[in-house]
Amino acid sequence: MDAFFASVEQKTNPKLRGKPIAVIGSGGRTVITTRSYEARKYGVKTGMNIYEARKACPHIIFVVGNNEKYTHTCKGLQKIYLQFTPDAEVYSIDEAFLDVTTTCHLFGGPEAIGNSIKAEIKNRFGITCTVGIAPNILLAKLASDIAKPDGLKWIKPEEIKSVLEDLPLKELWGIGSGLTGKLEALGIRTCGELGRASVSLLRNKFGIIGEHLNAMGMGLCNRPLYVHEEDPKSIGHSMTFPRDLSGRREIEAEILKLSEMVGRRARKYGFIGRRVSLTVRYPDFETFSRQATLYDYTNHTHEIYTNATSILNSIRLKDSVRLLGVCLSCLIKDCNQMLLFEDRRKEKALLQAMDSVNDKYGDFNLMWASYLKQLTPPRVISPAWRPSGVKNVDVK
DNA sequence: TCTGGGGTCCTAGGACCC
DNA sequence: TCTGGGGTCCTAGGACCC
Repeated sequence: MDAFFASVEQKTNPKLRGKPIAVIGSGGRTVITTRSYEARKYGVKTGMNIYEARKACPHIIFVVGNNEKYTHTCKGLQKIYLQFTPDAEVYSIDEAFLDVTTTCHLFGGPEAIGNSIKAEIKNRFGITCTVGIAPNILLAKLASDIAKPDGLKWIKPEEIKSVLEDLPLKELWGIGSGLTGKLEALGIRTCGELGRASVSLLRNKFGIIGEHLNAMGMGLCNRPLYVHEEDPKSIGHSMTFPRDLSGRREIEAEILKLSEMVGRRARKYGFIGRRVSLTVRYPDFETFSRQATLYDYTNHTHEIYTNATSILNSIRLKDSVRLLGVCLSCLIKDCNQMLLFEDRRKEKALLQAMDSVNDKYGDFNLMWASYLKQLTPPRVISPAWRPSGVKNVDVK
């Protein structure tokens, strides 16, 4: 999709059309998640805070995001993709990869499919998208980046070389600012140069990634599509608070809240994990995380909380804290091993009862008493949201 | 005036084991 | 007189993505 959240807002509110707008989260410490093409002209970028954005574009209109609108649209888009191929990977809330190798002859070829999808999305949702067609997803993604907005570009095999020859490295999916800087230090500035670079030099500098980089420079990519949802490797939540936290009790209450969000999601989708991490960010933006590996797998709020706070106790905290994060990793499917222990069976029954009450009456309706006086944090949608499974992070 | 939140993958060093 | 080689697991940090 082109400027997805912003386009949806402009579609539903005609007063916003043709104007520079930016979709933000609620709360003062939010950032720009999407900006309209009108705002991009002024140099407004994703990740800017509202002061920077207003400096770049004084008449910009800020719109607090409406998560339900975007997730609803995303689910509708998925249905459109599936009309053209069963092999569709919904990569993020506004992006998908479609393998039409075996179905494109049914619809008049890949370009015809691209145009049909564009027309149907415009018709049903009133927003535009850009389609990139190529032999692999690295190049398809590049094609769509080149053709944005509201475009369609097909990179055919014989065109790959000329498209890549003078292309700056950072335009490639997978090469960010860090790698760009290191490659430039080696005298490599374009994809063409990367494709001709010495593999042994790259392997020496970058390890396994080195060979991969060389292949990318030649436009090669063999990543398959993940049509079925993969099991997650970690489940985590973090929060920047409306104001910095300073009291120990306040901090622990927020860790309990995050532990409950993590545990609840793990329980909902049947995962248990044996590593708990705590992330801390101070007001000066110094950020670090510490982890602890457990003896047993768990998804119990209280065990996650206990481990996170014992990590907290091992840190000499500075005066105040801007952000806290709790993450459960080393995940496996829960096959009810935990029922072997009588006390854990009771705990599990308690959590199940709490979860079903909260399913019915809303999150945090039934909660530990120590958690009662917490701040209400702003919620910003993550663009990494997916329409199904455990990655369908609660966005209510 | 101040900088979100959800992830994955890779590396390097150290502890420990046989 | 001078200390191998194979492995796993754990932790912290940094790259990348949307």
